[in-house]
Amino acid sequence: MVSSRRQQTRSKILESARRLLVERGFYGVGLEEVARDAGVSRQALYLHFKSKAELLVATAQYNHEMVGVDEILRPVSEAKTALEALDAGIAAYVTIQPQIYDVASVVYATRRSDQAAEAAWQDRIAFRRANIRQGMERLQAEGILADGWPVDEAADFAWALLSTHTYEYLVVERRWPMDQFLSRLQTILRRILVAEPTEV
Amino acid sequence: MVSSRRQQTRSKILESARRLLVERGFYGVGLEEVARDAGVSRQALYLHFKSKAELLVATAQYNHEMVGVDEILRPVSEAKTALEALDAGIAAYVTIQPQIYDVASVVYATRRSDQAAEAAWQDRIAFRRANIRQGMERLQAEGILADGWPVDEAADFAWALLSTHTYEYLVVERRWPMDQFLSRLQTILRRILVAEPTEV
DNA sequence: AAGTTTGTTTACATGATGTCAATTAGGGTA
DNA sequence: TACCCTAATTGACATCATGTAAACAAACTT
Repeated sequence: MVSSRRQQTRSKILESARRLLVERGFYGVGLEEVARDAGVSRQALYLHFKSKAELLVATAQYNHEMVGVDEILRPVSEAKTALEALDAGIAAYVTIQPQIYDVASVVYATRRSDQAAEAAWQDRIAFRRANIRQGMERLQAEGILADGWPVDEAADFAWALLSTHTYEYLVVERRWPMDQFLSRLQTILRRILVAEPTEV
Repeated sequence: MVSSRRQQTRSKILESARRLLVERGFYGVGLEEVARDAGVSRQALYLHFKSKAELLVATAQYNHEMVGVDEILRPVSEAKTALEALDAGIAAYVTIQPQIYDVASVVYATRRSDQAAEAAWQDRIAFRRANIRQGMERLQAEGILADGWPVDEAADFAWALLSTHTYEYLVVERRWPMDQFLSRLQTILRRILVAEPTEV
């Protein structure tokens, strides 16, 4: 197997980085400590990552892969109706968020002072918004997008609501149980963005 | 006037700190530069603030005072009905947010790696939530809080929606005009948290 | 067994925060 | 004016983290 040793070291570093960065934030932990935790020398980090910021970005990427975001999103594209897709999308969001929140929030906090982190963050939110916009387009295609909501505005709002920070505020800070968080989001988004069924 | 010279220096420092911290973030600017910008020596900063983090927190406090948050909130407490108070509260949020966003987001980004920043942030969100909770209590007192929303949950949701990050996502990132931002928030919160007028 | 990749060790340059001591400048008061 | 106290400056220093470099050792490949 080509360069398996290298890959192993890389993974060890990423695991340690994830743990420590999450615990104490980007500026709360030094590379010395990450290296010690991973059982390698500090200089070995530079054989794998150009800088501390690159390590953070790689950590986020690694975490993303471990979580299997694409898998979790599959039910959304397989949904039969726009409404099912909306609910599935919200469910996927609620599933993913707890697993990526820690690392994502470190990337977010670092983005103002670091270009690589900013780029990674923009990638992530663009990806999320594209998915959500698809959902809104589908609502419109089936004629059940609420009146007065252009697709783009609807996507913006849903995207702002289904954000890392909504999760932070309600679940992390206010301790909402996950099932409550899920059902509230589903009813709220339906009520705002889905047209009332026409009276017969 | 007692210690007017000291106060002047302090203000100069805070002005420079605000500008530079906002431009480049907490870790993007050094005290050397803040001092140079303020026209004082780096050591003078330590005569006024215990550490760089304390300087940041003081800057946020200073900004808060300059904006006059209490003034802006007055119409809320003077509103005649719960519904008026809700709209006034949202309007106040929309007025305040652009003026504090820059500094607030730096405090937010710094909180993970700094205790003082974390405390300042917690103060701010607790203050905001207390205000919003009052609004929800008032809705309930007038019997128009939507069914299925306990006061605390309603406050949580409104508080998460009326956050620094909603402003960031929709206005800063997605470029919503302020009037659109305001009216959307008002209709959304009414639709979710205010009971439908009973049919006669 | 030889050669290449990967990682270690040691050292160093740089830049930032934070502390100290000695000295100077400003403003108010006798 | 002379004096005093506070505020600010100057220069030096300790510490710590990032990032670079070169020489050497270990581990895989072929």
